[in-house]
Amino acid sequence: MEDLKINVVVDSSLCLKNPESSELGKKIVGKGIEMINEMGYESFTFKKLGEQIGSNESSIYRYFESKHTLLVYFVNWYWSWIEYKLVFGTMNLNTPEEKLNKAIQLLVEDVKEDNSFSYINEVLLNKIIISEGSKVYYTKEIDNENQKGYYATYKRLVQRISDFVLAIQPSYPYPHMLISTMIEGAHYQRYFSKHLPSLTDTESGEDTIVKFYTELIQRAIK
Amino acid sequence: MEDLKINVVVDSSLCLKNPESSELGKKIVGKGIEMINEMGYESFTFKKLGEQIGSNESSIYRYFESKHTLLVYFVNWYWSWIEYKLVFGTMNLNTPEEKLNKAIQLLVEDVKEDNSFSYINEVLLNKIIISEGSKVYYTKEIDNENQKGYYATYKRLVQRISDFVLAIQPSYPYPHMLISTMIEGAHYQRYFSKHLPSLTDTESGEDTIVKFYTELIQRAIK
DNA sequence: TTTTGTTAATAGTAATACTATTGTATATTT
DNA sequence: AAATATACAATAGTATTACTATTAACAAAA
Repeated sequence: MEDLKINVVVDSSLCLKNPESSELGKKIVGKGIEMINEMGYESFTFKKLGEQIGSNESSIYRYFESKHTLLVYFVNWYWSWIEYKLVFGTMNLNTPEEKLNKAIQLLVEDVKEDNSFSYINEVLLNKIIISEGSKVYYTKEIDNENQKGYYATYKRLVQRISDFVLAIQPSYPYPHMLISTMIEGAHYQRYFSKHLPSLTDTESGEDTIVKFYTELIQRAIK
Repeated sequence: MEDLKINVVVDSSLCLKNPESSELGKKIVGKGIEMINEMGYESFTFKKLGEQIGSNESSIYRYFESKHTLLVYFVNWYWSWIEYKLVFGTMNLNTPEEKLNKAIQLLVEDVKEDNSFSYINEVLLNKIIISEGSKVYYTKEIDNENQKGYYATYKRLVQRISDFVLAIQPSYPYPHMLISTMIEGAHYQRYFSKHLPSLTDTESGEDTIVKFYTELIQRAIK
């Protein structure tokens, strides 16, 4: 807990000006999530966003230096939020087995409720992470951006859950690969189940993806 | 075997004109692979490619209707090539266990040799699939493109390997999820090991990724 | 009142993905 | 062999994109 900031705080180096500090900033973030979700990252432009929030394209550049860093901001906000839920959701659990199961649940299941934050729709944000999230690190600038700390939140989250794995089975040699396989896998399995269902074995009515990864991980570390 | 075309053949609907039918076409494909590998998909343009092959930008549009479909063509070529190697590599193996292990090896290991095809560098193509491959289906046009058969080769390959899993363990309920988790996972684990190593447990000198997925799958279907 | 600093809007630019049209070489037909 | 048809590539565009340089508005401080 001591190294977790209270509430969702995104590193200030990810934006030129904190969008929480003004009404315009909150509109950029809130409407940006809506629009990327509707039209996809490629079709989304700052010009269209400007029109929607009754502001000018260039005003948005005062907050985010590019369309790409806006997406990076969203991804970091999301992982901070998940980390927050993970820490508070596992602190009162006693065994590492319970903590790991809680973590799997939290990271693999679909986000269905939008609460907590006024101007951010967590349900839509989750959809963006699933459909557009990987575009954040599949870039030629990956090494530069990694050095700037763009992926720090994600790496910290993977470490936290890997620690649960190691608490259960200290001799398991691939905890990070197992957890990053689960997190990334959960996202595209959910995407496949909607668009390329023959790559999955999902059935309606129950969350097969959660069952699949829970079983996979349990067997892997046995 | 009977439903596999001899050699690597890509569905003709993926290009306006078969690039194998002319010298210019082969240059587009060959140099295109080199350039996307060097500069990344986003920075790559048909104009730059035209300059490199001593031709004009618009001539390339005679072969491929967009930058995106060129990438789709590459991905399908790659999966056709892998399918070819899979079928010939497993046909003389006797047990489904051997066939599955061969498939894991083939799909997870890094491609290191460039042979077989004169104008296509398979080593570079494998790197493109790892770093840019997912951009092919993370598009808003996914459902249209799926209907057009853009992902048919990939789906067929996943089915083939799922059949090995089912031959070993007919009651295993998630064969497609297991195999697509492996194929996609292998790609970004390799990407992570190079750019975000703290998300992996790779060591130099041995192929940890192959070991990880071999063990993971064996334990999953036991 | 004047200065200073912080904010957003105007009006751009260079580059991108893509296309309409024209030119040219080759093949086919008469 | 001449006329016609076809296949192909090159020229010269256009609309849109991501991004920026500059100006304007406005409040707080001196």
